[in-house]
Amino acid sequence: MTARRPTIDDVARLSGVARTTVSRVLNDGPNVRDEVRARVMEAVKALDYKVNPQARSLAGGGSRLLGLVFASDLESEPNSFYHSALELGALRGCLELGYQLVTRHIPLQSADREQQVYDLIATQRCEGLIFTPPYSDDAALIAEVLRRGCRVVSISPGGAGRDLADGVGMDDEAGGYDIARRLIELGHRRFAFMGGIEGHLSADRRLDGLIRALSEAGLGASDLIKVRGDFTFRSGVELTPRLLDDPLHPTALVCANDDMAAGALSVVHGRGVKVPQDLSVTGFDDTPVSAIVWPPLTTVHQPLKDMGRRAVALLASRLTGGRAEAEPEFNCLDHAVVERGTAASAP
Amino acid sequence: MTARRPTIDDVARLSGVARTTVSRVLNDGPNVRDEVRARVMEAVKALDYKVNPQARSLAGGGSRLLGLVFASDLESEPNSFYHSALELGALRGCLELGYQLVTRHIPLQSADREQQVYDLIATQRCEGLIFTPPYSDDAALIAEVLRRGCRVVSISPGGAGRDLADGVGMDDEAGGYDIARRLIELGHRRFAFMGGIEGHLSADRRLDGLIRALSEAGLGASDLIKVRGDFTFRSGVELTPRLLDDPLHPTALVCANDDMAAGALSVVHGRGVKVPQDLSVTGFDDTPVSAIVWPPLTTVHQPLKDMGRRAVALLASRLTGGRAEAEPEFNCLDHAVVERGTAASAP
DNA sequence: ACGTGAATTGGAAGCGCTTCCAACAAAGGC
DNA sequence: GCCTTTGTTGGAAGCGCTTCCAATTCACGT
Repeated sequence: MTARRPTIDDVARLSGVARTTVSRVLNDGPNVRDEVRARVMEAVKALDYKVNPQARSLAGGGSRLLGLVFASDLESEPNSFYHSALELGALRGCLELGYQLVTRHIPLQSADREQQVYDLIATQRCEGLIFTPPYSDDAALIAEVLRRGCRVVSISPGGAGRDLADGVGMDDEAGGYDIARRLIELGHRRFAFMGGIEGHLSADRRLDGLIRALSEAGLGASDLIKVRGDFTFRSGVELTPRLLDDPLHPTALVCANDDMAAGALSVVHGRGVKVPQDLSVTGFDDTPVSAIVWPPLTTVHQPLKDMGRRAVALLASRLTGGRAEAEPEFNCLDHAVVERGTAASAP
Repeated sequence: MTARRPTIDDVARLSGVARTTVSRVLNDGPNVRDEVRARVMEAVKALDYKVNPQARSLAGGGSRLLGLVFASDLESEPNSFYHSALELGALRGCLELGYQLVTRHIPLQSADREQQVYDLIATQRCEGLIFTPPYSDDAALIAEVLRRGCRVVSISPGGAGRDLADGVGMDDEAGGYDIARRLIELGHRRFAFMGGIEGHLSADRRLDGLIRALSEAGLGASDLIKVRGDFTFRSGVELTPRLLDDPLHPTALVCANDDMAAGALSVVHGRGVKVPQDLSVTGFDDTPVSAIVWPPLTTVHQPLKDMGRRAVALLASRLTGGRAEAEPEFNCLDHAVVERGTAASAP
């Protein structure tokens, strides 16, 4: 039983067409009769045929190289799970689809950051780039990259970038709404929100969702206090006292990511406030952080690995699939509230 | 400037040999005169030639599929950084070297866990397997996999597995020694150690290192208390009170991984003990956890991503390189004590 | 000097796929 | 009814590499 994997020729033989035609079907090429297309697909299914990405990329020409661009400074956070998860997903996608990946961390404060991006295209010959926030919100940058003939996918784009290129993300507004809704069900009426840096559009949308849920429950601006952090644990630590001491006395603290929620938790413990009895705290993203704080964090799951993989798939479909010139599309992935131990009935 | 990447034929032409010979040199094949080998290498360098992994794998035959085997139950810890980091490294390696990777989580308690491993070979046709602990300590399993013609690399192997197959890891004993040494320098004389599960060899070696450092400093068994956890945050939380209440009154708590240290930290805070003024706490691994606890954790960096990549490289060298039948070798990667905020002078 | 086997080198096929180009059929336009 | 256009299909080359096999060289033993 030398179960050799079926090749494109096996499919061609079984469906009675030429190899060329099978290739066309597989790549959503034009000029194939529906009847033939169906017959080929049937053979593909019958044989459980999978294209060999190595062979495809060898034959296909081009560099088959994609770039993943982060804004962070690798030195300062070499181990961020956000980055790892996205890269992990992107790598899996590349392996499946026969692409190579280069990951580049280009700090926002680099004077020549745009140039570094263009070098990825000119020198490294990337055929597609994946931008993470806040690069994914930089319409001018995206437009210029596209102008140079390089494809783009934006991760969690917030603004204008969304109309220029394909995007992948979750519905941040709905995520904010869902977690708020849950807290309202638990009887909470006084809220605090710890947001992200100015201009981080996707984090701002989580706040929009929170506000919508509040207003549906008959609550308004006077029932919510807001602060801005920078997504780090540290900023969570620094901002929490201000929230706790506010005359509003919130019973629920909604954070725009898990790291800040973890920071808040550590301050709260220090003050003897009981979580979740006295105060509910929620995170966002569902990174491993949520499992290693005490109590484990109730949060919103963001499918980072899937996002990375989808981003590669979108790039691939632009590059070889039938979507070469299609309208930009946004892939919205499912999120889910993950109930752990930091959200309970209002005191 | 159509800077096409150089191919093997360019190298062959420049060095005045046949393509076949270049291929031999590149793959550490036998039967090439040293003089020719040098000439080819020179051309490689001059052209900055890199083999095209896609082409190589197409031509090379075989499935070019590697498997990464974890013992964990994916359901229970879908987001562990330990797993992500190892997979990330392995994935990078595969992309560079033209291999495919399947990642499989096979819980230790599965009745048919061995069978699941063998299926990876028989059904999926993996040519090489990477075992993580504690599979990497299972000599019988490794021997059987090898017998079936599949290559093996062990991650952090502790015992007999080390002699059967190639291994990748760090010097755990030295890691334990280094962190203990640092604490001793800081004046600590009474220690607590929070270890891992019974039989996890690599974690036990960290304790060995600690003990060696103590004895060099003239300290002995009466200056150290030990407990065993299971590497989870939770177990850190549960075990810490016992350590704090011990009559020895340790001033330094050395943990066998970061998660348990994080658990310890949260208990310590709750009791009003100041870290690091009253108590020093150290972790192990340098996962992102170490940056999101307060104060940030002093720990030992374990190069997990590099380990994943090295594992793939070792497998590759067995599969196509000249090391087909070489003696098993252990790749020991560098570790480093990372000083953050949880270790200070003894009170 | 000649044969022999081992070491070294080159030629050529072919891995599984895409794509250029030619072939052919169907559909209109005059 | 013939020529062009458009749509659909197949033939064949070739991507960059490994590897089988044949050719050549080399070092000895006789």
